[in-house]
Amino acid sequence: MNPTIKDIAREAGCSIQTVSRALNNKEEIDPGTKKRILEIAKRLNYSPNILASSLRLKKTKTLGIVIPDNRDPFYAEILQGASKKAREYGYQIILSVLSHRGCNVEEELAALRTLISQRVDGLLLQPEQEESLYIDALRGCPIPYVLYNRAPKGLVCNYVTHNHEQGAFIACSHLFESGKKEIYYLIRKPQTSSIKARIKGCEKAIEKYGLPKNSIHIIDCEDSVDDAYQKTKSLLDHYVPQAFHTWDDIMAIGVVKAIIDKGLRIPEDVSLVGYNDILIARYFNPPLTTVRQQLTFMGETAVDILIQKITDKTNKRVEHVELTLELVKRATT
Amino acid sequence: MNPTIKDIAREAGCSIQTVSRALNNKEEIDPGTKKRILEIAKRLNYSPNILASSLRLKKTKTLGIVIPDNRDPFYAEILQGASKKAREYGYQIILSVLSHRGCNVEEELAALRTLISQRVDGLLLQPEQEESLYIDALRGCPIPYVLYNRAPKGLVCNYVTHNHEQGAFIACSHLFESGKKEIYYLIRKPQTSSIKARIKGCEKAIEKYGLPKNSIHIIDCEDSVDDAYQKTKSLLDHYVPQAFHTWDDIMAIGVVKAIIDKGLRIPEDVSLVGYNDILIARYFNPPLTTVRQQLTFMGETAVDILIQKITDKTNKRVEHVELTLELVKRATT
DNA sequence: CTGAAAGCGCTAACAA
DNA sequence: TTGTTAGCGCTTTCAG
Repeated sequence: MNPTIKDIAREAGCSIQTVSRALNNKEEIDPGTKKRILEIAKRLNYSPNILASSLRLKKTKTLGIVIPDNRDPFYAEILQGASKKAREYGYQIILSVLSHRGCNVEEELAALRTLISQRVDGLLLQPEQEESLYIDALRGCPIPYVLYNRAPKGLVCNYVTHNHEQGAFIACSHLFESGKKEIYYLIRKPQTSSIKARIKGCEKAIEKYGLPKNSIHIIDCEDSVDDAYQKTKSLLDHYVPQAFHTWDDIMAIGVVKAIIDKGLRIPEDVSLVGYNDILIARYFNPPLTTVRQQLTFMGETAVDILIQKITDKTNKRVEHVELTLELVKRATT
Repeated sequence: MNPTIKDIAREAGCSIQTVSRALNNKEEIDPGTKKRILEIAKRLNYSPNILASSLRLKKTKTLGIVIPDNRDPFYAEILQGASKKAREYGYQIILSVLSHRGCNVEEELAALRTLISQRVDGLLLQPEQEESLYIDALRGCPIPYVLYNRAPKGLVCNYVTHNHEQGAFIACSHLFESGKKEIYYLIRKPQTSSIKARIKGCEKAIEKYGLPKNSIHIIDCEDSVDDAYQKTKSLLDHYVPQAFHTWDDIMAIGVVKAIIDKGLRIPEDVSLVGYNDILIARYFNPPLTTVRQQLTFMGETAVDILIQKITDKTNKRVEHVELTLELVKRATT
């Protein structure tokens, strides 16, 4: 069994309190006894039981984060940023990976409840379900939390996002500016606020360039390279559009493959704008023109805000950070 | 403040023990009181304090996992598999992301110590440092652990790996069989056991095909797409080899870009075999010929073994699982 | 500078 | 079926 401060105390012939003081670098202790105690602790291979101290201290130095899928570079990069930052602050990460994108509310609520039961000091979340059941749970959430990527309407809370409307707007504008008259946009049917915002951005671009309403065709597509590939392939079988835009770079990669398989050239025959600028986007062949989101930085920023909320409970101000977007022009347009 | 079972007990006019029984679905309780208690718990928005029960039960239903980099799809996929499996078993994941590949021993030891202090029930590790200091720590590790991807020599423990020697062997053999006489192999200088094993596999292939010792040229390269790109670029400036092989697919992507930038064709001018078969390998352009490792499955298997060790403490047998590899021939050879 | 006592929230063992 | 007691390992008063 793991030794406890009690064991050390017995060994050192002092009280557990003295041991606690030595272990925690408190001032009020004789340097000699402190040294002796630390030596004993080392010899016994003592490992402090954080559970016990957390219970007592009512804080765990732990952050909970929920993501839907770590195989998607989008979330993997966010998690990377969050973990690094957490470590800098001396916090541990408890990770909850959902079964899939847009999973059912029950699963998401369960993940939230478990994290709260673990008494994490703060939460990093992106609501998969923006319906009231989950949002209500958030309203009653007893610990600080920061939302990343999306901000559901009607929930006053801290969040760090990119402007999805603007992102889709600059993507479409870029295509329209280079003379394209139509865009096929691979995206899931509007459910989340972020998807709706993107669609709105498209509409604004249409308006700005004075094009007909149906210049952008939505193709309902899952967030996966496979589905993007299949959907594009089917489309190309009977029609070759001037340009594609996709929800993310992963889907863009599927689109590229379908285009190339068809023997078409990019961007000569078809143009394409992706989204996110994931790490491989610039190394892809052809290098992807895409809208850059600051993914790792989003994770870092979310943790910054969260730690601030945790350490300064008095500050009730709500933090909204909107990170900047930019179009990165490469070889697919 | 969060309500406790004491609060519920007061409200329900019973003892905390009865509350505990109701909350934990114990048999010995009157259905009526149980129902009443659960209603009160719900009304008070009660959330059980897992810290307290963990302290008492001496188990946390928590697994610690250490990875060097979540932006690398290799680790991201392993983590995905591990998280999913952990959730199936009802375990939470505490994640520790190191500052970088092959980080210093102190940092790695610190991550280990913290996880042990958190009293995780088990650990999933891949030793970055295979030197004695860290290995010694593992020897004295008071909780079950499973190593993934690498198995340091001289440490008797559970692990799940692929056969690196065989992997490099089949990659090189494939290239030699298709008539290549030389391979430029981008890989870090031999440090870890896995790197050494790969090199050995190369040598065996050389032997098998009766080629000169220097048929494989090692190019010292970091595990990054950037460095692979730079190193290949420099090489191509004065020499175009017949074939490349890389430590992983990420590096292969860098190599492809350098080759294409140079105006060379794959595989007509240069062949290439990657390693891992990460998700985008098949969608890359050209689709990568690569050695498939079962990454997600490796994470899942590691958790399977770990849970088994945790639940059946009597079983002292050491588990070694070696997952199967296969060459996936696509368009770069 | 050091020690004794109380208690964080929970569950197991025993008693009623 | 329910309640009482003890204790998991630690830190925070409060005394000495």
